[in-house]
Amino acid sequence: MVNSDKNDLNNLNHSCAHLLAAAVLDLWPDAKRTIGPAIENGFYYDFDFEDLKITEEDLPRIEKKMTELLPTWESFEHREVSEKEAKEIFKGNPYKLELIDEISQKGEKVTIYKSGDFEDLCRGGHSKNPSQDIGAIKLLSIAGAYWRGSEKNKMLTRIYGTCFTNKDELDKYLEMLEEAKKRDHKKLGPQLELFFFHETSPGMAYWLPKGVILYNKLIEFWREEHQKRGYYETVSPILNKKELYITSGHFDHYWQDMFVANMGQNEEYGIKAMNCPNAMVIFGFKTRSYKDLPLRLSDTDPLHRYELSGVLNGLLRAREFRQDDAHIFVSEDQIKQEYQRLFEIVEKFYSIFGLEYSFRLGTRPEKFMGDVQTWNKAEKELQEILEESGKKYVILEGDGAFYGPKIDILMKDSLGRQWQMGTLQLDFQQPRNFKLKYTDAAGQEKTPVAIHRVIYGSLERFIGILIEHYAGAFPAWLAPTQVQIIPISDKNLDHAQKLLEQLSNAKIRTEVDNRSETMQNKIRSAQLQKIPYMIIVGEREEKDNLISVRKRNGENQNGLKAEEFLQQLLMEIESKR
RNA sequence: GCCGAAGUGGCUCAGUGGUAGAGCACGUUCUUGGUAAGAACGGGGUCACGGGUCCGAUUCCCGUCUUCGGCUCCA
Repeated sequence: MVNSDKNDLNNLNHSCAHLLAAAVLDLWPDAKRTIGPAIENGFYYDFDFEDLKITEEDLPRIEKKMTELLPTWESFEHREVSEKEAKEIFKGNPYKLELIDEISQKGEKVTIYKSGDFEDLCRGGHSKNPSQDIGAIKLLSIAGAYWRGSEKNKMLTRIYGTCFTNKDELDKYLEMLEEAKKRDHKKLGPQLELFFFHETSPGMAYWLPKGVILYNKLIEFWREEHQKRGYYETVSPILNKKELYITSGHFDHYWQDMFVANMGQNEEYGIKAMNCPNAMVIFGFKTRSYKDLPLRLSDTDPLHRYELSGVLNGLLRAREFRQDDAHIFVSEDQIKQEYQRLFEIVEKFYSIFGLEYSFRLGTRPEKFMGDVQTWNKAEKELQEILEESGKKYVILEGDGAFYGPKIDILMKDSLGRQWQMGTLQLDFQQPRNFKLKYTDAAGQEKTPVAIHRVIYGSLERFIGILIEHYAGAFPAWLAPTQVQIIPISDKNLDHAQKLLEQLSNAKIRTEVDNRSETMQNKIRSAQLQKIPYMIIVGEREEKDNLISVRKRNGENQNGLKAEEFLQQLLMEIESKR
């Protein structure tokens, strides 16, 4: 990555995927190869090994075989073949035959690329001379992957790897991976005593006192910003009768993913997995006027979703979470303006944390409610808004919610995996399902449009991302402990206690390390907890009634008045930097 | 859910077919020290859980649970 052009690296990895296939077929001649593209930072190849079990223990063998074959791979030669020829070459391999059929149907040319003694169906994009260009190969892992990405198909065996022009770059990459793992929120969370998971409630976090501070600070900020913008907070039931979800449409589309409490015949409750049905009920509580619109109802009620066990991933994919949710009821002509307001909030929130994000427009899925015309109109409007915003976005066909199209905010975790954070969804269906009405200026009954929106996404996922973003070293306004007071000896404990009171009275989250340990030990421990400020109190400080401050980056500020430091810190907290 | 891997004191990890060990953390005592680990002693583990094989299982086999890396699916 460091010294290579991205395109070159891509070609290198793609060549390596071919090499992997060659090695695997050499070792297991009966294996059926399927596809093997380059991906970001590496490559993979999917095989059908039939009933044969391939495990990670086999990877070194395969790697060795690849290295053996590599010297004979001095070029990539390509040729066009007819459909018939291609089918002859790949006879007995239903996967390749399927691909060949598809290529021919599209009227494209079937091309074969050959290096060494190995040829493969391929579009091209290889390094010129693999034997010279590939300097280091590493097979990383083995995984199952469905043929063509559909769970209806057979699961194939996927082998992941990466390659570089030399061993140094490979080592650098592997080191970077190790470093990234240290930022992993699943590791830092328990280490910093923010949260943990227990096997009796998989996918549901226990929040520890320090984590709760973080959690509450984020909600507090969210609450302030939304109160300013005309949002009204609500709280609604966690348990709702099945009938509510039948009305909303979730029973047909989501019930199988919900936790259910069955209290006997006719009393089946769903534990809520989303807030929208309750928001609809709240809108319907009384007669609404066009003057009430946009009506912005927010909430952070806990949600539960019975996610597949294999998809759980710490806070990033949990079964219990809270969204910084809001449902905005608007008239059709208010949609655009309201979205503009939402974009402004998104920008405000994400810039505070210095987070990089991108947008994705999700359009009508296979399972959807309502009529196609309404969908098309809504999709067009969202796209217009995106265009006008000037932000980068991608369109993912069929990714909308069943009730309407949506704009998602995407971010990456420490290992570069993309996650959906905030989402701004348009909904023409649920207000209709709940028969919601407002009276317009002419006295006519109209159905409002609902906008479902979250900015953080879920507090859980957002905190997971934040932990990795800051590597646990939170800015002062979020840090669970903002100041650690370190008395040099027990003689300084009283003075430390006075400082603690002074800071605590100013609402600074402060603690005194009163253990009978050396100052060095206390500093180390505060560093490991990533506390932003340490105050060292010794004889000198007591005598002059001054303090010595050590920042977690190692910088020192000595001979400060406590009051001076306090003002400085309060300003820093206020600025949220 | 599917494919692959892992589960040993709070944490990081050794180890063994004959009922377990280190460092850190924790407790007690000593030490009262100037910017990332002071010292001694001590407590703590049904080796994830349930079966099976064996005279004997933490170790071998099977199942379950949880977690991790992917796939599919979603904030």
